[in-house]
Amino acid sequence: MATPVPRYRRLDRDERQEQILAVARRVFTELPYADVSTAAIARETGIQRGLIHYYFGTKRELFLTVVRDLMAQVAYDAPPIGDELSSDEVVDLCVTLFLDAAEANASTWFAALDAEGFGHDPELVKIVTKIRDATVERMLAVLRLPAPTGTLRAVLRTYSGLADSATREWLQTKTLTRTQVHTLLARTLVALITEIAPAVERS
Amino acid sequence: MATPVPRYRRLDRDERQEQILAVARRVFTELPYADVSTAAIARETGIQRGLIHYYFGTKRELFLTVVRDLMAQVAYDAPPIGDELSSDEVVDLCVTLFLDAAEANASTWFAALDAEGFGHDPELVKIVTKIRDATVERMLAVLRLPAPTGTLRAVLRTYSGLADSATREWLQTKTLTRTQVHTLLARTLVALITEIAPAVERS
DNA sequence: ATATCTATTGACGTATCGCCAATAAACCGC
DNA sequence: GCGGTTTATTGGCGATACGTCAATAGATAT
Repeated sequence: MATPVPRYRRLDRDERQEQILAVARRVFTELPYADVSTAAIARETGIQRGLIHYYFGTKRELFLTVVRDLMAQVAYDAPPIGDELSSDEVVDLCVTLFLDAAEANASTWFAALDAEGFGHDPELVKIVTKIRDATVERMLAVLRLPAPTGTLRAVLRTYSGLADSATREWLQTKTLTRTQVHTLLARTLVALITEIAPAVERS
Repeated sequence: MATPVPRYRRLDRDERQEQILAVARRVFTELPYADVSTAAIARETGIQRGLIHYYFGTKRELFLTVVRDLMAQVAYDAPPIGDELSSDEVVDLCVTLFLDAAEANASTWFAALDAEGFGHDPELVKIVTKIRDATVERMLAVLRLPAPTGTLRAVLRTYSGLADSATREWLQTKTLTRTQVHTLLARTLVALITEIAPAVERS
């Protein structure tokens, strides 16, 4: 008797999940959420559509998992906190690390920010906010400010908005060079911390 | 013979279109794009779904029409260019007008920015970019700068990003007051124009 | 009244998502 | 090796939403 040919390979959870996630990561960064069908992901993975729901529940949860993973990776590429540096050097380092991270993960970062219903989906907002806060905290740690207040944190979060749009000018519309964006972000950060944030605090 | 009761009122194009747009404006600002069905819009307007496609083609085109209209309205609420003001006063005025506009049209503005596939949809990007550029041009006009370069324009566009996220901190997460946001935006704008933009220019 | 125009309906085809019962691949005890 | 158990995987069903189009019927002019 010939050994019956298996109709499909049976993998264990982790392996299959990672396989699906690999495809999803790529596809979700290439196309907007609505233009990605679970059928397409299944096809490219070489499985049936139902399996995606078996592992991830809904399409949206799959997407959120992708975003979470990518964000975690961004956070993982954490800057080594340099010691014995002048204040300006620290700021420069900060900006350099940020721009490196942005360049490396641009497509995914923008994919998350551009995701459908961004401001409406609490879960998505939570994820991005978490990363933003983590970035802010790291900046605070590096900058060694005496007593960071809630207001300062808020101001630095708005700085993230500036950084995002500056990154877009650099990587998407290409109207600014990396050097220019660096200058912009570094100088603005200094101005924010030394002068503007205190002024906001007093308002 | 009794006069036959009309099964529907027949309106002319403009009237019906405006009627549909009125409903769409409201619904699209309340829910994310994907959660709005043309069926719901039709129901609330009191018409059949097909009519929406008859007038606007697709759901996305309807949405774009809504965004375009709202953006045009924002541009229409243009600040009267105040004359004979000190530089600081002009900046203050600028920020005040911006915050007024933001407060009035916050939900719609965010609806556009949070729209599905923002960075992927060229048409949507075009609309928002157009408004941003218009805002920048108006700032330039008000500020009466000698020779605005492309770089300066790019820097001011990134400032729009800062303004957006600052507005979110004020209106959405409520971690900053209007006064604080005002201080933040005014001071940053001054710093950008007088110091940072020239430095970026030299980079 | 009758004819013409076009706003409006209503139904059809297609795509996609979420769910779930049936299936079968792999593993375990014997 | 062999039957039993586990659970990864399939495949199909139902619901919902969008886009299209021929048929219908208000309104207006002749």
